Amino acid sequence: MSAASIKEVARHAGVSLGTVSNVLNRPNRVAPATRQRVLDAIAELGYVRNDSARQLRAGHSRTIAIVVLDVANPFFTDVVRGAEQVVEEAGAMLVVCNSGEDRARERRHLELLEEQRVRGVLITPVGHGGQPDLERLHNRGIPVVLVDRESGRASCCSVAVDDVLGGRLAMEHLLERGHRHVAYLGGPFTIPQVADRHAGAAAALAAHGDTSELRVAPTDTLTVSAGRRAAAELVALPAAQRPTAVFCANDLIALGVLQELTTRGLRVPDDVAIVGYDDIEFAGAAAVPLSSVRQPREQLGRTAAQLLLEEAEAGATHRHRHVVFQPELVVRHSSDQARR
Amino acid sequence: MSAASIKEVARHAGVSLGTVSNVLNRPNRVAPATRQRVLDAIAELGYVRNDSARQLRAGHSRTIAIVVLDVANPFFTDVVRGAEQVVEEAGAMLVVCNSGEDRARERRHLELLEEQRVRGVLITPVGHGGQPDLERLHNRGIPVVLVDRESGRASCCSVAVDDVLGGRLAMEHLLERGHRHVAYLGGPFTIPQVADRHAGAAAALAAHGDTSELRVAPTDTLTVSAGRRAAAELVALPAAQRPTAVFCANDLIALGVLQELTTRGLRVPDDVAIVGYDDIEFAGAAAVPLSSVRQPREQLGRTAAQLLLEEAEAGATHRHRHVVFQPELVVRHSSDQARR
DNA sequence: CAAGCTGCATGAAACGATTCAGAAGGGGGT
DNA sequence: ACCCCCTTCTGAATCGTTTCATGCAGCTTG
Repeated sequence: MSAASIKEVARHAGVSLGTVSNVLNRPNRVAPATRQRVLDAIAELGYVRNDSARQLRAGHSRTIAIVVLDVANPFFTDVVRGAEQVVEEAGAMLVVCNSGEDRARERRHLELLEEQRVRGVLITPVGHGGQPDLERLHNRGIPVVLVDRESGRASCCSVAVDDVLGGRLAMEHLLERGHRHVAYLGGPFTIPQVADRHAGAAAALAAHGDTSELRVAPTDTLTVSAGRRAAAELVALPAAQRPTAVFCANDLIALGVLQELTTRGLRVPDDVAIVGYDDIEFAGAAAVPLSSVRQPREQLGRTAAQLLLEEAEAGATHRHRHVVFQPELVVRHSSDQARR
Repeated sequence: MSAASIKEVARHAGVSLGTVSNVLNRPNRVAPATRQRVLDAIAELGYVRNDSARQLRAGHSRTIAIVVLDVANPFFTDVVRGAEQVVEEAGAMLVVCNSGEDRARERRHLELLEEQRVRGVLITPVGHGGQPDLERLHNRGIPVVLVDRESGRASCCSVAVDDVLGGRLAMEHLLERGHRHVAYLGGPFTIPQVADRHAGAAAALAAHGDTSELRVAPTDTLTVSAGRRAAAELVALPAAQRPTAVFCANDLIALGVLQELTTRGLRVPDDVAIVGYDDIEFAGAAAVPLSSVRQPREQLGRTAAQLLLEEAEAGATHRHRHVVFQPELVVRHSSDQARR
């Protein structure tokens, strides 16, 4: 029952405080016989280090936090798994926080993390990431790595995927298949990915030297149900105005669209082609296997964690880095048919 | 840069340590004018509470941990979201740890959490949950709530879903549709859910008073790819021996099975019917919308968190409770056809 | 044999917040 | 004028660890 402290261990083993601490932290400084005596006492009392005290002394914890936009989104769960690998290898602990794309919750989390003096923060910020919150952390000496955001010249490392390129790849593919009337589904546009993927698609269309239009159907979140709602609106359009293909800002939206279109009697890809984004595990398992833009999700997490640990080690000598990965288009049945 | 302490705030505001602490913790004990002066000093210095110190004094943290078998499994992400709601309402913080169904990792996490003196632990333990690790936590005075496990008479609360019933519902449904040759896919059987769902299915079959056999095809994990592999083996069987329906221990397996069967040219539900378990969001969006046994996932998380907070408040006066939810069968196209 | 090492062990001094007994000052009641 | 109470503020003690200057043997070495 309850908390045996280092002091009681010391008394039990007949040594001083410092010696117990040494057994714990630099065992080779302690004579084998003494060490054993202390270890026995520890076992007997069921002593467990008090991390608060240790942290208090050290000035910071051995915890690293990752703040994601949505814990239930497979994209982020994979990023988390990647980060986890690296963090645990380093003997630290990863805590996962969920901002739910809500700025207030994000701020609340960051405040708590700051109070806990976490060793560093991996974050996909709500919005652009130019937040003063992040600046504050940095000023406090807490390294921050932006995940899936480019930090520009900002005061932290970043790991991102070239979303403009991803949008371009998707659009070029659709153009090649003969689609001229394409809709872009996703939102909110305050999320840089949503905006970048759109920009890439728009650029591809422009480069194609065509007067065709990229219809934009903004959604309020990146979820399956948002996709269903957006698709319902498309179906309601007169057939002549209805796009022949949709490019979705992520796979959840795309799955929602697929579901709704099918329910409403439209065939994919015959009536409407679909390209998603993220290539989550379920994309290939969907009603119609989904074309999608694949991102190296776990690697994103791993790299982010590595950069963070590096910065935490290096301290002032650290130079910020910006890693950008290339996405890759995976064509499946949902868009694999020439138009007309 | 760096850490203004409460002492510096005090000096800056021309008051004593204790007063600053009072402003932080019992503002109404402090005269308005003084309070304002302190708040100004706090703002000016950018002071942020040091939680380690606070914890050290308090003896425990305000953090609650949830240890799940797989962060990427939609079942758990929903449980996490439920727990999150409750925990955040209580002003605490939820940290998510991933055991990955690995006992060693689970133990490592629990050790770290114990060192951190977390306020409580929600856990879906690897295996049955009779672990000495959990016993230890409990002895230390750290409340533990089992999630999706029944604790028997054990020394903690638990929140579970009646998996035997779930298995029974699924099997009765298949029998009703005329299936006599059914396979159960899932594993490892060391996971109680896997065993319970099987037990329920087997019981239903026995009750049906039939000599038919419940073929068991064990898998090593509960993932999409394990489902694909298991399905590949079924397909390899001579047609006469091949089951006409499969009941899967979870939806990920079911999706894998669906994918593989379709790829190999078998039609669902015509050639083989499928029933999954969990009713994850993607179940309805699958190639053939998946019948599945639905569990109240978020509510599981919410209830677990509530029980935990209750126990943390109540202390010794607390009486352990065991909540069991009822699952519900959702019939979709993948099994909605009478046999023959 | 003195001087200098080396290897071990010691215990006081932080770290930063909370708490609590008590001091100081200001009314109000008698 | 006196006493008591109440509000407001004070500062020392405490939580459990790590670290560091110091002490103390027992050796080697010249």
